Amino acid sequence: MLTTDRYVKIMQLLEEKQSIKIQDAMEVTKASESTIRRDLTDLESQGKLVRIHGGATVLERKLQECSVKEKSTKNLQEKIKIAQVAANLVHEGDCLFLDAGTTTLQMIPYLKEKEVVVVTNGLSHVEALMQNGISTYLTGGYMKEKTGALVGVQAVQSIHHYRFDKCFLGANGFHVKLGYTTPDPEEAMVKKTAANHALQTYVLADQSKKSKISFAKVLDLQEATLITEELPQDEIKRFTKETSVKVAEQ
Amino acid sequence: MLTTDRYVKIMQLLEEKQSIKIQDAMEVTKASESTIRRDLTDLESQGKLVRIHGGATVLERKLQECSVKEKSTKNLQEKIKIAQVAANLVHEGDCLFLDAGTTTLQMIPYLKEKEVVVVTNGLSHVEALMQNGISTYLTGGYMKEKTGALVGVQAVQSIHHYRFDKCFLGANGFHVKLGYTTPDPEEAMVKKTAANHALQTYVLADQSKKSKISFAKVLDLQEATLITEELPQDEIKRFTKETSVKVAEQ
DNA sequence: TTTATTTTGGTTGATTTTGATTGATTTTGA
DNA sequence: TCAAAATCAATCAAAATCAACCAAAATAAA
Repeated sequence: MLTTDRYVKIMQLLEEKQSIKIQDAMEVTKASESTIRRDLTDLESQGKLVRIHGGATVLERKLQECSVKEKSTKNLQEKIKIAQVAANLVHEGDCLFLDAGTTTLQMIPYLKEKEVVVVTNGLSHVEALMQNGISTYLTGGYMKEKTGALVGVQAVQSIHHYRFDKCFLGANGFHVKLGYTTPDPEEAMVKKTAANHALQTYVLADQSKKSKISFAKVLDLQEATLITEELPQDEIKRFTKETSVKVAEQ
Repeated sequence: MLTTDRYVKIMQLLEEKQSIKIQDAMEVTKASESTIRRDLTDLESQGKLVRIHGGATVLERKLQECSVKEKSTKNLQEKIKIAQVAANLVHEGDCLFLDAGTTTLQMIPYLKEKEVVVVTNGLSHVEALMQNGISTYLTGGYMKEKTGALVGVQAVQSIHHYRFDKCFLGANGFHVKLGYTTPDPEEAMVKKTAANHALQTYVLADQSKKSKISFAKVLDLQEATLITEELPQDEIKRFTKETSVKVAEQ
């Protein structure tokens, strides 16, 4: 069977069932597991579907389903630890910027008692903030469905109207030489703008993100503090040549 | 079963029953207790539900929304009719402003096929728009918890960056002499600004709002079209002296 | 035809997910 | 209050799935 015919069959099946297992695709196409695996990877890189463990799903499958799935489960405990450390830096009455992303999201329960004002570009953050009775402003902008983040010129523009005591950013990766990285240039712009309007900037990243780069936009943050889990002592030293590091205790 | 399929089933069950026990989710998904436990933890970290001892419940905000929903069921049918009429005015490729509020919210399902771009200041609108795969921009601003609307100078400011083909507003009341009214001055500012940036403005209001004023801020909309249900012919005549009226057929 | 190149399917060990079990914690009911 | 029952987080081994590799088959180029 022609490769493209397989693609068509897979996409038809996916459209019908919303999510498919590798086995389903094997039956329909009579191809081997390896081939289906490759096909799904290809189709994902074309932006036609999203790979998940065991198969694939359509891109926009209601809000119920979560595109942030894998990211959030694996390192949740680390994220929470880091978020606690970050939240402890917040003072009564501070005006904060909270970047969209799962790590900063974990900070919110710990901000409940602090009477802060929060500006965010994360959709799920708004809901969590309101649940905790926190005074909330939203940046404007284009709604990125996949991450639930507001981005674009409108988001950047709207941040210009604020000044923050502290700015908390999530990073997709951090690297001794390159600094912080994030895959989406639009989100990078928002992060950078927020950092520029804050007295102090913190970057939250768990160990899994160390030295991970892939197709990343480098975030040029001069005076940000990295908050992460325990790092080998020598690595901390190397990293702190350029920026300061806060370590979340185990 | 695929992880995401389990997530969907759990969320469906939860939406239906508002709160579920681990056992319920086990039956529906045929998965083990451990797996369900992990799923609930994941879904909570994504802000999709709240874990409680023994199971999970829907978010507090959703509960509130539901009670709001029940409140509004009284006029829901009217709202839907009006929303359909309004949605029919929308053309392929239009750029729309959708005001926060339950009536404009009902328009969204009918916009699905039209390839429009929507700007809104309503939080619940965003979710509905994304569910329907509609390209969405959010105004910035302060998040009013009670109504889920973005308001304030930031909201007004951000609207200045857009131009709309059509602007759809909800009104709290309309009156032959006074025109449209709305109780919150901040929301009124947003409405008025949006109208000023639109080629055509429509006000959606069901009969229950006729001549209702209370402590209302008058909305000075010169060239807006009122969309409402059937009105006595003479009232329409009087009303149309100053503005045009579209009547939703029974 | 023969020779490259691509595609395929099977195999490998690594990783992730799962379900069962543990002892700790919380809730229940007396 | 206490103790039994239920639920919990943490851990572990088995099962499922994964990416990476390689050789055979299919295709394209010479």
